Amino acid sequence: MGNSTWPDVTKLLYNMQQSLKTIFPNFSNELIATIEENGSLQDFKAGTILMRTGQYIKNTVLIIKGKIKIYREGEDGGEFLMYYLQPGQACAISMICTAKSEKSQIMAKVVEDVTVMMIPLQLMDKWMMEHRSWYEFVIETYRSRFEEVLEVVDNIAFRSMDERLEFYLKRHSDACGCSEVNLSHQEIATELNTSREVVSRLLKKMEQRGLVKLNRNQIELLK
Amino acid sequence: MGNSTWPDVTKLLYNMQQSLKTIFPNFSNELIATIEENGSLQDFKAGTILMRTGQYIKNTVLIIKGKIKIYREGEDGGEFLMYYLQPGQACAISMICTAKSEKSQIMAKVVEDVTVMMIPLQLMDKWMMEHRSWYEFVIETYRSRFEEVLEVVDNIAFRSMDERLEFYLKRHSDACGCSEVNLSHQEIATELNTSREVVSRLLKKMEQRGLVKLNRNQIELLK
DNA sequence: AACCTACAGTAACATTTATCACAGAAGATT
DNA sequence: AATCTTCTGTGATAAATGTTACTGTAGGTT
Repeated sequence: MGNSTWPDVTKLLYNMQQSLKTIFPNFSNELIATIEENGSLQDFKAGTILMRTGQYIKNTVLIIKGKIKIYREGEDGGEFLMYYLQPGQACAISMICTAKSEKSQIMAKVVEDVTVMMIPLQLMDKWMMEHRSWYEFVIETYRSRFEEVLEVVDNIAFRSMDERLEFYLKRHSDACGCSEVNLSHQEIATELNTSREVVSRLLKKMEQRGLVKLNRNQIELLK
Repeated sequence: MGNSTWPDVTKLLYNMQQSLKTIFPNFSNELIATIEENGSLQDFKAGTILMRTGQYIKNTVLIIKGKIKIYREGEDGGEFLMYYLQPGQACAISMICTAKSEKSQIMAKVVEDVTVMMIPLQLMDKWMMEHRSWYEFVIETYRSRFEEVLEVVDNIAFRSMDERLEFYLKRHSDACGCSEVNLSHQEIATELNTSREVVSRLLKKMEQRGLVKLNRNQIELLK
């Protein structure tokens, strides 16, 4: 990242604080400075598994840039998509498990190159008492992730596969901010825990209804 | 509840503190005294709906005695069972929503006469900073309820109805501490979001496999 | 061009779950 | 006892989903 003369480093640091403030607008300035000081910034390429089921968790993960998908793994190797994590969010599981250094119940995969801030577990807990804005962020993270999982329960408990597929596509396009889903039918099937043929059939029906246009490795959402 | 001469009231108070200490062994003595002072003890009969979907939440609920079932409601009126709350536990949703005074995402029904301690929302938040043992209890509540919901996702995402039914019966008998399930097939079907006929058929198969004995309004678990 | 591989489409069939229809059994009520 | 209601069992059928097998096509590789 460029040369390392003092002015540049200072500038980078300044920019970092500015960007943290932008991504986490509710964090106090002291908290941001503390995060700067104690957290470690790391990059991961798309495809990286950030956390595996059964692994012990040593850090709380704040998303600065990029996207992560959170999966629940089945015994047979299924990878059921639960939700996305985006900049400004944090992994609730990593917070919850961190507090007791428990095993992860989920799998986290990078789907768009990410920059994350890793916070060591002792600090995560310590800051709860010291920084009101951290406390509120953690509680809000619990709340919103819990709600998201409840929505997942809704989908699989009350809805049929065609509705779940529509929801899946909509959420994908919301997450990437575009109307093209660049995934193969097989990938979608895996994340919905169904088979490729079922996804192909349902997509074809959606195309006939005028909801999508199907291309190779791409689904365009029309409505 | 008996007469109201001073000695009796003192004794009751003493007993209450003792029993709180037994049910919530990790609470500090100061915390228990604070709860005594600020919380309000209430009884509800089996069948009472303690909390409805969409309702605003004004209290955090600690279970002292009895049992509560937590449901996710479908748009069509389905009542999908998520988990049980038992003495020593608290409603995670009431904590999470309380913090922001949000709407409830779930429905809570008393299934065995309960005594609960209602904690006003401002205190729930305030105590987080003042009582370490309260803080730890709240975090542990989030963690264990989150895990429980993840297990629900597992069940509906990866398992078929016969496995889910077995799981349902096992959990029921764990909760009531006996091997008889005193529910009609219709009630079970509703909580699994399936139909009565399916439950009847699957139970019959389980009986043929020697897993249960079927009586009217009762299922005995044999293994 | 010839070949290879991953992806997509689809028919046929199996399995699971849902729905409809009806009958009988257990309890409750009169 | 006669009646009524609720619960349970079960066959027939429908609908949704899963599986197998095969085909074609797009794009990359040789």
